[in-house]
Amino acid sequence: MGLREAKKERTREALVEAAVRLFEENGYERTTVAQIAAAAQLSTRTFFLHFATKEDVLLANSVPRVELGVAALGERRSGESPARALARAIGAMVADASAKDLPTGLAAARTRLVATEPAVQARLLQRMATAQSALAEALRRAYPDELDPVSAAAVTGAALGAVSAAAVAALREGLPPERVRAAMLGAPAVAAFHLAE
Amino acid sequence: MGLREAKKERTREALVEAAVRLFEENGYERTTVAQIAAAAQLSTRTFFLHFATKEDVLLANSVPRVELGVAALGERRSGESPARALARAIGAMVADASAKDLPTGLAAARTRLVATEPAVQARLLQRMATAQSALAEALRRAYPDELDPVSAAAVTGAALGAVSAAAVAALREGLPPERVRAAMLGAPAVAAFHLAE
DNA sequence: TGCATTTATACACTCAATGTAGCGATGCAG
DNA sequence: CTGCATCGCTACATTGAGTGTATAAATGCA
Repeated sequence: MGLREAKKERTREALVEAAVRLFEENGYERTTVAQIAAAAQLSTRTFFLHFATKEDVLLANSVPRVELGVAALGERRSGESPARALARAIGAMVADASAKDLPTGLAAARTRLVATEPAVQARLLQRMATAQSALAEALRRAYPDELDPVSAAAVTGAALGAVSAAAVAALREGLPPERVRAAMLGAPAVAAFHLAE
Repeated sequence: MGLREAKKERTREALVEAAVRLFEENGYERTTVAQIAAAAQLSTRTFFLHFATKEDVLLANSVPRVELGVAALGERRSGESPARALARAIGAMVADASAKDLPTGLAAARTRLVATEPAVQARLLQRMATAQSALAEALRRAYPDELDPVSAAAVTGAALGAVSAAAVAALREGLPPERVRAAMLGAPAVAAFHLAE
């Protein structure tokens, strides 16, 4: 990585750090992009050079995470069912989130703000929708004979829908992080059991 | 309904009509709220008295539709499985959408704009998320012994996730409206089949 | 008829987001 | 090492969504 990229990465991190700190201190709505930029000693324009929207500063690592899931689906194992392949992909993404976002405190801030700030919630849901499309496409490519596009979308949508709904419910119940993760990973099976008549 | 409510309803409809027309003519982004209000001979401020956001003008009927689904879950029938109850609720909501939105052209405009305009998509997803929570809660109330909150959320999330993902995929495939509806109604069963290992 | 409530308006304002032009540092080819 | 192109950043101006406040007018009701 050249000097240029390294500097760019540092300013990006500075913006994330300043944003999370200010959101904690003053609340999301009461923090302006101008304040975030100023706290990172940068111009407002620079903020939007790194993030398309104010919400995106909280969802920085989502793109590579989806690619992780797509890659997992690409490595289909012999005799593996679509359900197991999806479970592997979901497991990889959840593990990545736990590993990378938890230490920085980004995960905590995001979890709290997604629950309270409609704008953040909307943006996350949008990201998840595009991720879901990418995963469905990858699943169909991995099982070209068993799945048509609509079926692949249905299965993927069901699995991810179960996972995210379970996460929200578990968090609302006040369960500790490891119980939340367990609920997420077990959700597709629970859903399949109940959905099968 | 008093004269007051009737008038309010008429201005609301005038705003929706003007918005849909202008979106068709000039595109979503290139249409401002001020233009919509002017076309309906109203002030900009009045627009936001009826709709919280610019996107909401396209999602006007979503709240009563969700209540329809919640009501359907409330009328649990003896011996009916959660899956069947959910299917009934989803069927009711889809039928309502077909009956009420198709004639006005609202459905067509919304479908097109959800596919192309990120802001509209984000807002719709957010609405669906809150709807999903309400439905999960209703399902849990209908099956207090069989389902805990997390399981109810997982099943509901899976069912609705399957339905909406199937809808998106079917539309992307260019299927005609009745095929899209069929794909939506069949999606939970397809997903359950593939998810069950 | 008089009073309270509700709907819509006018005006002023904040802030997210974009367009454009320019400056300085970095990377790279000769 | 030098000249040139590219890149990250800034300054400035602008658009447009969304909000707060005060107010007029219409409606419902006593």
